[in-house]
Amino acid sequence: MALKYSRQREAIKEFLMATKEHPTADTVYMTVRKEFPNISLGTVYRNLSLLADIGEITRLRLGDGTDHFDGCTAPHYHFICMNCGSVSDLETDSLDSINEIAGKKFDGLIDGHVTYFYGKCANCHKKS
Amino acid sequence: MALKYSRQREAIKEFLMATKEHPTADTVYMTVRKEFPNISLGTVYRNLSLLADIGEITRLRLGDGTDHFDGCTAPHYHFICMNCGSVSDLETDSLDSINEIAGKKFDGLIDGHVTYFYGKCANCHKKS
DNA sequence: AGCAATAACAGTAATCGTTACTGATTTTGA
DNA sequence: TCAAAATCAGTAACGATTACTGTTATTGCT
Repeated sequence: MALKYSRQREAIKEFLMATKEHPTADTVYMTVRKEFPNISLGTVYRNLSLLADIGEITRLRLGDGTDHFDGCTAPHYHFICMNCGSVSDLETDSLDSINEIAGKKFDGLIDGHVTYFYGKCANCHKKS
Repeated sequence: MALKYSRQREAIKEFLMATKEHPTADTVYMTVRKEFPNISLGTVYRNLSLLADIGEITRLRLGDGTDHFDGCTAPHYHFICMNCGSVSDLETDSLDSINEIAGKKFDGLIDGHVTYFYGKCANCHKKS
């Protein structure tokens, strides 16, 4: 099922690579719609899933009920502001050592972990 | 809006305290239905949310699209088997130190983190 | 360039987990 | 025992996502 080029997919990827935000499918839809006024929401969802599956973008499940997407695939951690809901990248040393800590008293095999941090972002923290 | 007793809520809580699994709302529904054959799924959802809000149970968002619930409210980490999907508790030293590691180059305020580990559970590991 | 095969599309209907609404039932404190 | 109010069962509605259908775009080949 050889992958074929599509400008819609290209536009979606471009947008994700360019932004520092971590938009939801709907936000991607709203944005790409400026260039492709009659792109379908289904197309956005299909391509986001496809791009995530082949590893060109990252799907973030932050537990807020809707998936977010990240154009950056290099491993890094995320921060969610409990005040304004913004998602930002964290520059952090690798935390892979926690896999071993967690595995000490565990009989199975730990391959990895999912972690995100929460609190108040710089902007919201300033205001209080 | 003083909280009133209800046997349905009691049954839901009992079940969650008794099990080591981390059931979804639907599983809770299926189980409690044995005792209350015409309990409503809405009642299950409402009480799970209520119990989680007052801190008598914990809501787990594991990124699999459906919430899981844990009758144990003591802080601990969870492990998800990528093979069979089971969720288990991990006995682990506190990992709160990662909050500081993550906060080093961050301007906001980090209150906490959400972490779960994944890999192969003991059962599935044995079989391979 | 022209063409057939097929991936990708737009549009829409369907699905799934969850929440909100409604009129009937329980619980509770007086 | 009784009335106020929380909770219920049942069902409709919701938002995010996926699946389906007939049309369009891309591709490799001649």
